Amino acid sequence: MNLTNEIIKHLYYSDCLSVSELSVCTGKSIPKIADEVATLLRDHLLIEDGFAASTGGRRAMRYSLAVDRLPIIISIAIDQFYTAIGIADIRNTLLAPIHTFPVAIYDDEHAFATIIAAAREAIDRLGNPKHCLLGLTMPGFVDSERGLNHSFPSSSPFFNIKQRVESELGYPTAVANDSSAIAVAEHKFGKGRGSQDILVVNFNWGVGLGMIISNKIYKGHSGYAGEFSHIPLANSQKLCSCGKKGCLEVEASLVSVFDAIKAALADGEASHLQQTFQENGEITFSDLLFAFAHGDQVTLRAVKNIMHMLGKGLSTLIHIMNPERIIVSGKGEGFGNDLLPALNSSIQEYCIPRLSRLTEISVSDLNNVQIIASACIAMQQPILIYPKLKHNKLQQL
Amino acid sequence: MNLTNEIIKHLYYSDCLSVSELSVCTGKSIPKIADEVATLLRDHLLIEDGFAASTGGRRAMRYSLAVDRLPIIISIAIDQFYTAIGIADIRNTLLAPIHTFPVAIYDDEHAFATIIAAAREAIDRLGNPKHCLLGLTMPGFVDSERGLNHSFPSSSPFFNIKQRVESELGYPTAVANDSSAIAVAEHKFGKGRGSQDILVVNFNWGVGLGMIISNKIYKGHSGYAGEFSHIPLANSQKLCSCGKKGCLEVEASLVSVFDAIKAALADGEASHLQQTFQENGEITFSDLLFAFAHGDQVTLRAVKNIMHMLGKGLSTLIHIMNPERIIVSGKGEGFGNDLLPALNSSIQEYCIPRLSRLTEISVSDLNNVQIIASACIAMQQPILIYPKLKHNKLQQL
DNA sequence: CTTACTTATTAATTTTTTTAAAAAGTTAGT
DNA sequence: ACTAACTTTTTAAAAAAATTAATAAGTAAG
Repeated sequence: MNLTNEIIKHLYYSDCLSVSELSVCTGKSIPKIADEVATLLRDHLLIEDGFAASTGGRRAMRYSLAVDRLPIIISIAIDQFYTAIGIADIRNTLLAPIHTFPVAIYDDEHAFATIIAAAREAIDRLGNPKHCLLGLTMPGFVDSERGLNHSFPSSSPFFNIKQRVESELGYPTAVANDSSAIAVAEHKFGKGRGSQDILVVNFNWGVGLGMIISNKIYKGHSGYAGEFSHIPLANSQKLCSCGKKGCLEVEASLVSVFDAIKAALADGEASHLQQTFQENGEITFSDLLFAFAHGDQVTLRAVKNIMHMLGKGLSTLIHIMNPERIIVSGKGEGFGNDLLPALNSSIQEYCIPRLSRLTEISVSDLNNVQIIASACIAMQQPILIYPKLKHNKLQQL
Repeated sequence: MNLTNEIIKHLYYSDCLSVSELSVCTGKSIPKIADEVATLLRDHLLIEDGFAASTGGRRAMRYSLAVDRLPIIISIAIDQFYTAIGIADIRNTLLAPIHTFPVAIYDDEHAFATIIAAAREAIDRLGNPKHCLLGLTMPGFVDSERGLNHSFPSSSPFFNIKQRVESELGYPTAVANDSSAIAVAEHKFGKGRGSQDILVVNFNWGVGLGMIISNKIYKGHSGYAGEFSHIPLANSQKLCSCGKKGCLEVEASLVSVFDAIKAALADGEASHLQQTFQENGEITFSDLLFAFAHGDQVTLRAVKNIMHMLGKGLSTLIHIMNPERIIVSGKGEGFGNDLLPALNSSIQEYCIPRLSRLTEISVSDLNNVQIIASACIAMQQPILIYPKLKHNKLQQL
């Protein structure tokens, strides 16, 4: 990665920075950064953004990215049941509302076509911008280096996903696993900002785990680290898709919340959702959030039980990793801080107090995390492909 | 850390290296290394150690450390019940047999005095060498930076351990937690050589865990990472010292092996150890190893049960960390590869096969690991305090 | 409004790396 | 056995980057 791109990347994550701040976060010397910034300024890729707040000495000039000279970021966020598409400029301003639509991704070719069609439509509506970067995140064992998703057979369009998307849409594309990407998003834009070691739980239809260790994503030796959802924990008899019993996933995911509620409704328990279910034949995620926010007993109980199991899982993580912070993110973030009491009491039960005291548990405050996550992934690519000409080389021309 | 010390350190771990190998492992350029090596050679701190094996081109000169010009390493390895003292030169040749003696380290002042006396005697016998480095490893929450062991009250000599040892013995001292240090030893000298991400289980009176992530020890945000022994796992009713039930430590340590055997003997079960116990009133660790090696049924069963529990713990680690390798080390290493069948079958039971296939489980082949570990810790200090004079500066004199 | 103190920016020097060239060895074919 | 092609280490020269020092720009207290 060249310095130019590195500077742009840091400014993307931090909005605006001074030369000396850039020097610290790139690890390069001040003269080097000053030189590079001057070049970028001359090329109108950076703009001066006023002086920094006073710190007792000469005030530093702050620089930020020139929106109209830098690429547009296209984010595609895929989960088991829904896909969302977002388009934003380099300063994270959405250029159109996020478009979310249902797609079940085991439905291969059709699912892929639907997603591509939706993306193309969104891009068309913006007048087919030329200079774009695309980031795509989805569940499964994703090899970001090669752009493959090994959870799909090689016949599936989702297998060689990077190449397929690039050939369909024509923009440089980076792909990553949803939970890993969400960890990056929380680390750069969410509650994990400034922490070196954080764990991010992707509380979604399943439960994923993304780990940031020493400021970088930890993937383990073969890329499977964070297979948190299948650690042996519960004494339950429910069978997991992996073939074992007692996996965290069957006890602590959004799917299990829905299962618990549906079972209660079938038992005829009183609930706001009883009517919703009869009227619409189904319960959506927003129905669930509404019921939770309005104190529906069945919903509260289901969520509380799930948080108890999740807390047991987090206790194990705390013992092993001693993280600075654990962030509950993903779709389940929508429940907000009301998740914390049940979670903390469970951690209190399963964790040595000396350790649990040292890890802060929080719920994400990022809406549409996976869209932000996809944008972060898009930005992992080279932003400017043609390296800027240096001062003296230019003068020769 | 200056380059001179860095080169010496790499040679300590690798015995002998060529300039280009040193360039790779220090991350410095070849001219820089060549220059530095020339200086060290001139000062007789390095010696030419013949040509490297042919690789198809010009053969490289290999360099190794000059034993008599470099410090002697004093290792002090403390565990709950025993302490061992080893003294070796910079090429890891023992200068005297390792002296092991029983000390219970909760017995503060007396225990400390015993250890210091033994160390002083060993040093005396070698004629009080002037240039020494001392490394000390022990259980507890050790802050290596400050040289403190927070598991002891501030009144204990083991609390401000670095300072106390330095003032008693007069040699620069580094201290570390036993399990962390053993992980380093396995990474540098044991089966973890060449791997980037390894987990090392310190199978001792308790069970500890040391983690090497991206070639460096991972301690977590506040230094407590690897508190593996208290993760909630077993359904047993035995109470752990931490106040909880079902901790790994009460089910998977050497202490628990002894407990199981003693219970069986009390029940009158037939065993080689029955006689040993009646004759000596106790069973030593070597009795245990002997019985195990000779197929004593009671011993085999006890060890097998413990390995089953340890395997369950390792399964959790594999899911979360996806390590390249897990090494069972510590005193329990003495059982050798016979530990593996029970361990692997347990991992098979609790782990997703896709994951367990990717992690190799092995038993350490390092005898007296903790002595080697202490030496590694000793070497984390600056080896040469007075920086070598550079070529040109010297010529000015 | 001056003095003491911070901090950013610029300039000069030193260090380090990169690149290129030379030297030393190995292998295989005639 | 000897030469040609190829590898790899070592040395030398050029380029890049980091340190260090100097300067400019700002703040705060008396």
